[in-house]
Amino acid sequence: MRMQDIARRLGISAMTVSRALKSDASVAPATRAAVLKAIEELGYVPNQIAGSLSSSRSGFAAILVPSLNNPHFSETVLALGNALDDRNMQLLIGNTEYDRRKEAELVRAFLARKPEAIILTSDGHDPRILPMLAKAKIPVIEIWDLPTRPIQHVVGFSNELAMRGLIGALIGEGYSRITYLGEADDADTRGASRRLGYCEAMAAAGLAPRLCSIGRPPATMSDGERGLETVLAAYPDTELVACVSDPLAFGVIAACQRRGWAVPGRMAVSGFGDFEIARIAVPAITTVQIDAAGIGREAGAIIGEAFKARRDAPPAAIIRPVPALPCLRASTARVR
Amino acid sequence: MRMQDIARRLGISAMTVSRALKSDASVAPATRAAVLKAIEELGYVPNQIAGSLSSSRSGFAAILVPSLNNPHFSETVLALGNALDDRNMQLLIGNTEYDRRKEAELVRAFLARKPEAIILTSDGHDPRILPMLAKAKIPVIEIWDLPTRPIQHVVGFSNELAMRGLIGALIGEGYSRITYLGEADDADTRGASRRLGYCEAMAAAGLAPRLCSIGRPPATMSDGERGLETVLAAYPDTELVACVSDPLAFGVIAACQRRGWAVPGRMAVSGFGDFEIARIAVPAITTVQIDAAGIGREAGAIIGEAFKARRDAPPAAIIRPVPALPCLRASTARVR
DNA sequence: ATTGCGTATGTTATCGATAACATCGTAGGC
DNA sequence: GCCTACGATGTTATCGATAACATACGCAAT
Repeated sequence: MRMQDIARRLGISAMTVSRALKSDASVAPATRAAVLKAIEELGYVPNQIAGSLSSSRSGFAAILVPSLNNPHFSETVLALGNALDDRNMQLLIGNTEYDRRKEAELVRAFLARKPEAIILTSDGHDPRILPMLAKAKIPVIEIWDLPTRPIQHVVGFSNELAMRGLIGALIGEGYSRITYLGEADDADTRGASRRLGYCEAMAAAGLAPRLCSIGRPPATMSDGERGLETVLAAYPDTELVACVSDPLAFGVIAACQRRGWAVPGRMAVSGFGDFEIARIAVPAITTVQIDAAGIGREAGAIIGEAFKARRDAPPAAIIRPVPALPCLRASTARVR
Repeated sequence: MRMQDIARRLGISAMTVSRALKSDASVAPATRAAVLKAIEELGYVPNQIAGSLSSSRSGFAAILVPSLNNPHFSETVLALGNALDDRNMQLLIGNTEYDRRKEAELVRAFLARKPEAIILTSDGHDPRILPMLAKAKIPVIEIWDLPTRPIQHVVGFSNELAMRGLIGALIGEGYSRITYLGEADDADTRGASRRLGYCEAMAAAGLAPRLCSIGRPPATMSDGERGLETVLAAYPDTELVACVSDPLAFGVIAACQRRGWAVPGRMAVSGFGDFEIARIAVPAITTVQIDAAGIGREAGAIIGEAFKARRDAPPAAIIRPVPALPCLRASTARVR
């Protein structure tokens, strides 16, 4: 069924049907009502593929995330989706699985569908995607980081500084034998930035870094359970395990509790991200607070601004930093 | 840049370029190589919107989930996405937020993009979507449940029987003062089926149901923290809280631990779904094991079968039950 | 009465790839 | 040496909505 069929039925032209479906176009109220009624009765659903080809507006934005079943990004995706709902746009979600090659494939596949904006959550990019993105002439937003060489817009924070701040605060609490537990093969990922921040904070306090790694990104709760062994094998005198993320920290705490070790007391543990589990777990987990939903909302706002700018003036890159502050909780409380 | 531009540059026709991009079409190897080289050099990305309009194959499937930041569905979505990767299809994800109206809007919006299959994870449907789905003439797969009146294909299990089995097993362990903690406003949701299963198991043992609810779906860890109060206010002698999901159970356990109550011992708690947190938490949480990723993979397989069937024979509805078995863990262990 | 303008609608061309059909050349069978 | 068949490529029409332009009508201002 096409618009033509609706039109013929009402003795009008397809163009009038098309206009009746756009809320701003000028159509007589009676005509519009008749069109909407006929559409409802016939169960007609417009073919947006044809519409997109004609109008060269696809009506969706694309987002690439490194991992979906991870509270970090699902909250951001959710908030961005809601923000786009208001503009009547859909969100196409791609999962890069922390793999640059997969990221590049997805960028190509998504660009073929002519998204009106693209959001990248991936860490370091395959260089081949840059010319593709440039040619697409759409807003590009990198989130969840502050890249040294941004492609265009950015909504994020420095993972390095955030972790440095957290470790600095923990050193201030009196901890010194702090061991970092991150992911293996984390080159060019946010995990690597956090590790760097840890090293800087340790160096600033005159302490030698103590680094361990477990599993490939993303770090899971199960990795944390196994990770405690790794940490203790390498640094038996560890008094605090600083983890690259909250789920990992939760796993480490669980492993401690299975051994009958008090957290805090026998061992302290910190995470990163401040997701629900960090607040609910017993003990509550010391972490870095990130407004994951806020990042999604801001990205949505930037898409709006970029569309307006394109009409008014040459678009300028927007760099929007979001706060990332240490949040000390029970899991690292000092115990007399 | 269009195919025409690539073609002109090589002195061939656009059709040959199009064929060179499909792996099965007959093109001379030398020609194909030249085309691919030119495409690479020019950074050309085919316009799939035009391709879809012409070939009437959109190259994606749509999935509606009630909630994204919920391990239940993100694992399924992930697995389905991977299954579709193999068929070179993309996955369009929609979030209904447990809202029928939103589900209906999304179905309409998605159908406008002509998906080649649609997967529904939502519970009860808005009746208006049925004619729309029928007209679309694409495979429809309902997952995560066994509807009494399936639209077409199904990959799922009976939430009612699964919860009945779990509660039955717990009664077998010697529990009797079991209070159910679910969501408010759960009419026509999986939560309601689980609640029903609980009631049946209690009735079968000659026990009166003890029902509590907290928050709207989806139940969160935070709901669990608050939920313990609700349970104790209504049924102070509760010895086991049977929760509608694992995150809720985790929150209840955390609340118990904050009070200094031993779990198990002072209170036992069960969940549903068997997600990572249920295995890692201390104590590990008694739950119903569901292979969430397996559901996604099966759905992908059904899409494949449906496409083949459409060519060969009239398509038949496939009902594929998946196991949902009780898994007793430490959180409900009997303590002398 | 005439001009002019705005509102409601129709007509035509177009977006870019691909299905379907047409053509051309050549290798192989007899 | 002729015919067939198939492999490689070109040509044309088409998918369905919409942008851009064209038209018709009515009402207000002069």
